[in-house]
Amino acid sequence: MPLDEFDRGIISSLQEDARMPVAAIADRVALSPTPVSRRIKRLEDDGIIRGYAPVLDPRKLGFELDAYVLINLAAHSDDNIERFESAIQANPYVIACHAVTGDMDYLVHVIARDVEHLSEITLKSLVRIPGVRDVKSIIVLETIKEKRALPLD
Amino acid sequence: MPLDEFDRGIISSLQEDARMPVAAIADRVALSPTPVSRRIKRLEDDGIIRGYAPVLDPRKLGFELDAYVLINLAAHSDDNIERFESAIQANPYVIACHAVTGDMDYLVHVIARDVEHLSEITLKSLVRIPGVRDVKSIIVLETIKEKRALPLD
DNA sequence: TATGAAATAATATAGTT
DNA sequence: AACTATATTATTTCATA
Repeated sequence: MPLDEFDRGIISSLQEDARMPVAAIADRVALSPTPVSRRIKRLEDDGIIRGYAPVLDPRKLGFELDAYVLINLAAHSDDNIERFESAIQANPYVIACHAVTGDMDYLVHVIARDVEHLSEITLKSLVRIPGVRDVKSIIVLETIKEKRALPLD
Repeated sequence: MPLDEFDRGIISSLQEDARMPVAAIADRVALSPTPVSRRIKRLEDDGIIRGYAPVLDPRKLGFELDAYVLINLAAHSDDNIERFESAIQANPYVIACHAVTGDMDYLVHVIARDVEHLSEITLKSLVRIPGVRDVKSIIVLETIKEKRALPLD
């Protein structure tokens, strides 16, 4: 069940390019294509690899702004939590949301076309979710790093 | 240059599954495989699709913890900024980092194996970067949403 | 300039040892 | 796990709108 050197090499290759041909991965990890193909299938079946996604350029799709919105609920009733979380799920501009420690309850990652759009998402969608008390926006000025690859050590 | 309905359908299909066969995408968008294949290549060449990545399960790879670390620099000298940013680039447990508005200068997304590991990353790596003044950790208790798909409207 | 149909090439998977 | 054979998938060619 734990990953061996081959599995790590395979995952690492896929993190570089998830469309890398099995034969190329096989060369890198010094194995033939067959076991590489089978190992990839096993990693998928085990849920270690959940799927594959394109890495898109948000700017080229019209999303110039990026913000992290910290949100506090007025009361942590089941009702408030459920309403909040389903509003979050339904909002296409929320690309990630976590319940967090600290002063605030949630950290919400939002993408927006421009400042007005961000303002609209925050003021018209997020603050209007019933039960939301306080909202603080942290606007991204510059992205220093965004490799979402996981270390395999 | 702007995307048409076909391009959006193609990107949307790839966001569901970046390994979806061209023929299947062709069916969905009511086109033959040939133009779908060419459009994907064009989207890649234009940098709209930057690449492809596996979606991994961090827990199954031993990363149980997730934190956002807010960092302040003592002074915003070029030296401090450069040292900080290269330390961030070199740290494999930093999966994202943004320069942000507000009280703090940077928002750093960190993954860790456990609490000790997070503590080690924060106290031994991040706070020790020369020029770092203040560090506040926001620990992720629960991930409510993590679809990183972009809207295409 | 972009498409569709057919042919070819590339790639992945399954069977066998 | 490798080798070989087969199946799937992607791409190129070419004719056409």
